[in-house]
Amino acid sequence: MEEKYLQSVKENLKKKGYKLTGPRLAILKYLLRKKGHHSIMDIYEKMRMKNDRIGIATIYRTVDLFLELGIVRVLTINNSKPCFEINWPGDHHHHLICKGCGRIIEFGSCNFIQIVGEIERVTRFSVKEHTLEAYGLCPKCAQKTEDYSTEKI
Amino acid sequence: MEEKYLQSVKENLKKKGYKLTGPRLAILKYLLRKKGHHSIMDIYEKMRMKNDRIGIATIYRTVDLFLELGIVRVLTINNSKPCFEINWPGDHHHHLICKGCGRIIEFGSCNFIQIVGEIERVTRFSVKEHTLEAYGLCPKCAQKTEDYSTEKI
DNA sequence: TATCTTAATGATAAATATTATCATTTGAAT
DNA sequence: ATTCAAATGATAATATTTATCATTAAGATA
Ligand SMILES: [Zn+2]
Ligand SMILES: [Zn+2]
Ligand SMILES: [Zn+2]
Ligand SMILES: [Zn+2]
Repeated sequence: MEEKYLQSVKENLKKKGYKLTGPRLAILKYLLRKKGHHSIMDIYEKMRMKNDRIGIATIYRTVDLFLELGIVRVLTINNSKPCFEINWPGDHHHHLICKGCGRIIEFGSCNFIQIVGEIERVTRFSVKEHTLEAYGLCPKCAQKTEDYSTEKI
Repeated sequence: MEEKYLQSVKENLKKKGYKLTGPRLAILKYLLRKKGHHSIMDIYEKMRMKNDRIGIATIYRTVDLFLELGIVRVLTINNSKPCFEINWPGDHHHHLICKGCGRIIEFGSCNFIQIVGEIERVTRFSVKEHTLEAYGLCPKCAQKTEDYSTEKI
């Protein structure tokens, strides 16, 4: 699975005239291995700890390139630093973020496609992609909030 | 309408123990007047041009406060600087962004509510809010793309 | 395989963006 | 009017992002 995907990325790079360099491959493998959502600094520091000493500028450049090629996608939670994740082909998912503890979980159910037609008809745009993030409270944090609200003061 | 909203914001601030200061009121009125989506720098520079000379730190602090109080909400398009807009009560809308020219239009149709129940049941989260952004091509940019694709080379 | 060409990299300088500090101002309670 | 704490503005300190450029290395060529 990952091997096949790696191969497709290599072809993707080549087709567009980009080189398959050590740093690019290393960053790609890092993202494939770790799953999840990673900021620039995450990638830079974690890889450095594993003695993959790639310059910070190259991390920026590579992530930008991967974004452009659709290899990764970006997730910006509220007002904080953008995080990046592998854009697996066919894996359409969204994020549910706990406003209490910041935990992120993913969900696959998405009914946006049902209204795309109407939006295209009304706006005359052609719609290609979408992002959807939901915010709320995880069970633990919901419990805490409840505790406070019933607390005698 | 705006007068009433201003009043409710004032009460909101007071209730939480914040002061209704000149800069806060000026920034709020600016956002109410201009509509649309504004970066920190937009707000700072445009207000300054109108001789509302508020320090940049106060812009940051005030926008953060407004976010916390739900007076504004943030919109982060792709990988760029966050923009802020008034969070009118009852105005639930999303954004459609042209990947060609960057134009943003808003749409009100949203069917997310139909699947909230299922998400809550499956994830055990309680869901409060959500953001949804769609990306595509406006009619003009779609036309251009088509031109290129049929161009003889 | 050795050579060549040029894109890519890494170090770091430069530019931007954000946050912290603190003397002064100001909102609002008394 | 006086008081007091919160808020502001100027700006210093950090943090983040981009630009520069000498060096490296991927991939083409022979
Ligand atoms: Zn994800
Ligand atoms: Zn979706
Ligand atoms: Zn909007
Ligand atoms: Zn919605």
